[in-house]
Amino acid sequence: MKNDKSTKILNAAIKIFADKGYQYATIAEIAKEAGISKGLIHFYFESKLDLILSIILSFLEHVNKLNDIKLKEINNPIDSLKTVFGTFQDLLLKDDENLYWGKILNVGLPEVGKIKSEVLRNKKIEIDNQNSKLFNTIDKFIIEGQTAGLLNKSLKPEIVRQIFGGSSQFLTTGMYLQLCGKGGLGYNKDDVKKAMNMLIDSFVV
Amino acid sequence: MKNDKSTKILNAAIKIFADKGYQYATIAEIAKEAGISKGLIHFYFESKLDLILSIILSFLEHVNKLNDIKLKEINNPIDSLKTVFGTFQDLLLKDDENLYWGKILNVGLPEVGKIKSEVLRNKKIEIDNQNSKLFNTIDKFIIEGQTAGLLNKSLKPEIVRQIFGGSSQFLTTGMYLQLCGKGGLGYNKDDVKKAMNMLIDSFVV
Amino acid sequence: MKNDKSTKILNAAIKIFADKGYQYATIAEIAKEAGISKGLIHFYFESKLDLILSIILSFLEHVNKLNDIKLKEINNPIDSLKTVFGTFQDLLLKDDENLYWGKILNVGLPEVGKIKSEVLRNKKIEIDNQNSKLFNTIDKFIIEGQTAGLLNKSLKPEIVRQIFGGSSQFLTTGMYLQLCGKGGLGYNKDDVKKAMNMLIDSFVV
Amino acid sequence: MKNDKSTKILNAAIKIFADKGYQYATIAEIAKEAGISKGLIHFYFESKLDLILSIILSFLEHVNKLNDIKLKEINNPIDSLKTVFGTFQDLLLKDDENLYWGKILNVGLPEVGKIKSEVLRNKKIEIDNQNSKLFNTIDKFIIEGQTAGLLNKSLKPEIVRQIFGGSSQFLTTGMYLQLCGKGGLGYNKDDVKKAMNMLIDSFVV
DNA sequence: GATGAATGAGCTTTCATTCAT
DNA sequence: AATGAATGAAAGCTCATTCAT
Repeated sequence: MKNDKSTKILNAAIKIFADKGYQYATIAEIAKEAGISKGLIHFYFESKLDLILSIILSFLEHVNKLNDIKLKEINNPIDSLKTVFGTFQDLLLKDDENLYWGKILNVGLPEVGKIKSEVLRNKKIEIDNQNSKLFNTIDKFIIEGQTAGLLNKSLKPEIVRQIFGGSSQFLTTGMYLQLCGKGGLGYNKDDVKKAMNMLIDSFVV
Repeated sequence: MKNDKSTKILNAAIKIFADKGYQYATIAEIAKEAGISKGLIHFYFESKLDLILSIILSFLEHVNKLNDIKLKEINNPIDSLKTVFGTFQDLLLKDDENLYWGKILNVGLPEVGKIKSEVLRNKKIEIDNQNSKLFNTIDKFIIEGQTAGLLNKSLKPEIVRQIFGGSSQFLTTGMYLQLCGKGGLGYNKDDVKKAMNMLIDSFVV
Repeated sequence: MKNDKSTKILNAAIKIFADKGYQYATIAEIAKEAGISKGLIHFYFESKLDLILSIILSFLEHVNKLNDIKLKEINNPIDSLKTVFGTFQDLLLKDDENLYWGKILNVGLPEVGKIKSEVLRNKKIEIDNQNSKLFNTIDKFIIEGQTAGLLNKSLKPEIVRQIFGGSSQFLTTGMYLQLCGKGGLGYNKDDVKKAMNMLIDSFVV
Repeated sequence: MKNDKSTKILNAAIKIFADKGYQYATIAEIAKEAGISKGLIHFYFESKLDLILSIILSFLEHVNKLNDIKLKEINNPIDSLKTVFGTFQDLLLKDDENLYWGKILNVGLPEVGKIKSEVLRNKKIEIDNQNSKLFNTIDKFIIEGQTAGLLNKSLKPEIVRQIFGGSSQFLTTGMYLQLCGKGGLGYNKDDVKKAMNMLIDSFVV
């Protein structure tokens, strides 16, 4: 298991980043939340950017690892797609209350593109790899489904992927809810899962 | 027509904000892009925040105004929904190249929630109103459609709205593309429109 | 008579400087108070500093001119001193309400020492001359009084002058009142005059 | 004893504020004078305003504390008044050379009234309290003296207080000297003390 | 004379990061 | 490992002043 302090820092950072956004979150605040000193954060993490990237990366690695396991037992593209999005949603909605994970992705992913430091280049590559792995998995099943005549072919695969991805994200951390300042989602985890499955089914020929 | 310099500033700001994000965009850079001095930006706009809020607000006002006009001639909820999302996508994809508008929304909307200054309170309220108007319009047609037996009732209206909204946004400014650092969408405006219409149709009973 | 606009500007400046202090008063605010444009202020006055210096200077010139006239008819140092301080107090308390003049002196005199611009060097010299004239007049009468055996000699003349000057200023624009945020003086013009005369008399042998 | 750096900053600030005035003093200059970085000033003090308020406050607290001690041993209003003004003058003339303390009060007190920040509200209240304590002490002894028939009753107590206060301030940091750009006072600490005592005695019946 | 858009120097303040202890 | 004082770059914002109209 990872170092205890390191975990404490990451958890504090998740909370603060999710609540305040990357920009408005400060190292001082994260340190306070974690109950340690500012200096110690830089002992465990290169920089503020490294901190959020580490969060993002570990999330993506987790998602992909889970998929690797679950997908082994499934051998048709439709169920595979449902599994992938199901896994994703389970994680994002893990803490129904705060929706930290969805917020962290919203807040952190834009930062990935801003990386300039040479030191973080590797972390960026890792994140890109995990991202690609996730999206390639989705793309692969969509193409397989269409090729096998199981999924509607009238839409390009990348279009279908955007519809599935967009729906999935909005259902879990939806823009609408943030814009209107509403706290909760107005529906529960089961509603989301049912909705995604229905959406995917509606593309089944 | 609006003041010339004011427009110049707004256009420069749209470009810089979209490219760099709110945080990393600087007043100095926007001024340089606009070909004017830093000070002049504060002559036309209260603050950096006011600048991006003004952009967001004018976009939303434009969207709602267009909808008001177009929806007058339509009297069934299905076509109305198609029209609303069609309008939105036309605007977001106006400059195929840069996708500035989609990026600006991604970058700017999170800032709306951060407003503290008393001076900008009014602008926040205006934005909230325009946002509500847009989303209420969508919600209304979904409910109308379900009530009239035209749209599948097995999903809660707010779930349907999230699916439509999420798909629409991902199709136009989709996360996937940003994550992978790809410049273009890989498909065109017509593909998007066709996809949204098909998606909506798939909910028609 | 001086130019009408110029007077308007000066009156506005007196009000704003007295209310806000030199530092926090802005040209924009003075222009607004005067009902003219910012630019016009710089047509009539070199700079913000020139503006307050002009106010101070014209006040001092006025004081000295009045003294020149009144003192001609008096030929003993005691009454002369009473006259000088009486004149001063009449002017400072002219607008009982706002005490602008006292405040302006408090606010403006420290700025005289800050003058660096070559252009304002002359104005500084003029102010210094008027200042010296006023204080030399006072010093002269004190020395005359002491030499003639009319005034207590046990205190150095410059000490006596500081007592008279300090009492006079505190009685009219007193620090105490400002510190405690009290609006008025708590006593009237006649009280002040009586007090100064008594104070001077208490030094009469 | 107070933190070393904090003291260094305060001393540097006293010098710079006294020399340049609040407005023209810059954080950069104070930092340079203190031999530390700009940032560190904001580590110890909220803001530039907090800096000067802290100076004022600690001065007033010191004055009041000294008075509390000294006044215990005195039981007539005349000597009490002499003691209070004596204490004040001792402090203001502590560094004969620079007269920093008198200048700081001139420069800083007007800023107290300008406080708007919520954070500094408490400091303002503390300063107001210390101010009130000092002035109430003076007022109390004047009234006691008049009531006991020891002090001339023909002048209102608030008038007497202004005469004593104004004389005291002018004797220590007098306007005249500043106006004429003269460095020194032209008289010494003993002259001042003797003068104040004589002034007070002249009000004794 | 009069305007007000435009300039740009200069300021305070923030905060990630460093490093002596 | 851990602290937190100390740094300094960087940024937003103000406002006196200028000048084309």
